[in-house]
Amino acid sequence: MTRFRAPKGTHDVLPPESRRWARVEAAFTDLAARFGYEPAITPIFEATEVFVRSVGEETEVVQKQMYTFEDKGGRSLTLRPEATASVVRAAIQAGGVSGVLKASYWGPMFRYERPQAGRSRQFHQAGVEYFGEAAPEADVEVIEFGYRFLEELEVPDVEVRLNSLGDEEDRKAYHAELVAYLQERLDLLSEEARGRVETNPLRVLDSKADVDVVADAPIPLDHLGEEAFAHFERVKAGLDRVGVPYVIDPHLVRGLDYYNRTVWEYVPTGYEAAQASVGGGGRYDRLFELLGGRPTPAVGLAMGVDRIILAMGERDLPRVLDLFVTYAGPPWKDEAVRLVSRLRREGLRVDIDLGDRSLKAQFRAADRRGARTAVVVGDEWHQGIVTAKDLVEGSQTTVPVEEIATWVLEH
RNA sequence: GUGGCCGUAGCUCAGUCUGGUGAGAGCGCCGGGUUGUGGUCCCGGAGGUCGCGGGUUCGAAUCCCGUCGGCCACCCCA
Repeated sequence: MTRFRAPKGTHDVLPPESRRWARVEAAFTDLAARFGYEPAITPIFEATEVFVRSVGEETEVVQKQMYTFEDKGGRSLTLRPEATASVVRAAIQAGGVSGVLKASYWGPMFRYERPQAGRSRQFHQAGVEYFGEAAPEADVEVIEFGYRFLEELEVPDVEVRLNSLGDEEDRKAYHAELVAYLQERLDLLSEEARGRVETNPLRVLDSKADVDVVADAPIPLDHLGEEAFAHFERVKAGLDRVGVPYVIDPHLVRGLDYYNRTVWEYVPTGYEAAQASVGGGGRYDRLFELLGGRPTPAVGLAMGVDRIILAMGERDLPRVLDLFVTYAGPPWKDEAVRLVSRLRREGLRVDIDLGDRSLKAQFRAADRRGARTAVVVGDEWHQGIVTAKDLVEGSQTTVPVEEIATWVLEH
């Protein structure tokens, strides 16, 4: 085997496979701009405390999945397991949010765990954060954003699962009731769930091993305060209004402690895998305070890029070149290179095989490199024309040299 | 962190149980058929420390021990 490999739980993405990633990133960047989100660029590591305080001391992420290290100044730093904490920290550091701030991000996240399908130690998330808006329509907008993103990428059979956790005051009463329910049935619970009854009882709700016990457990939805209830009603109505279908999942709680009220996930139902969820989000009105900022309402989501690409399946790779220029033998190479340079300056995506290979080999390369069309620079050049071929249709014609760009754009 | 499966050509794998005839197939790659044409077809070619270390044996891809790595599931999450 090769001497050096990518570290456990990390993956390389090389051309042409990376075309899938480029497509997802382009779709995200475009959609975020259309929704009014602008990029936020934050460090890939933070003071460990930022994540402990925001994500939650008792969460799996903080308990066992953090890439924590000490730098040469003795500071405890952690590679970000998610980006929301960083963006909130950055907003607070910049003086807090006055009015509204809508930010998007794209980049690698890190969690130390045993890798498997759809789970890596380094994975990529694309997300948006909507700061400073308490209106339920903001939740609706963010949920719709994720839904349209998956729609645009044609991820099949996506289900939006929706729930509300209520506000902090609602949760106190609810917690007591839930803990009481669980403690009566301690012997029926799995070992993991048993441990969580004291530390993080909400997490028991989505435990796969305890579906039977949990089926009749009290749920947050039945304990919403007046305001949280009204908020949730308006979120649902808003989703109906913009045409985003959803199902209520009363056991959906999500793994990060900072959420309140609305939480949701995107799950491709046709895709058989344990790590099915391709994205999720929620409202986190308390997070700014948790990190020492002024109270600021906020809602956001994170989409898992790696999982989206998995769920998209083995569809044909997109074509990425407008034109491939071939030349009929070395005497025509200089003319062909000059043509390529000109067309690139005119804005076309153009490439060429520089190895003096046979035309057959050049056309093979054109196809493999993802070109839509090809032209041959050869004897016809003397008449001011080139042979032009549509590689998708297979049709061929001749085109005056000065009209190549026009012809390419028509195909 | 717990459990299961697996490391042989760039990729997917056969061969391992029952050790021994010159390490194979498909796909991919390169070339030719078509000295100016891809994606289909036909022909040819290149490419391998059988993960690594040790042991058993006249002889190890094959048996034993160790080690590293990959995949999958649990937990949890993107």
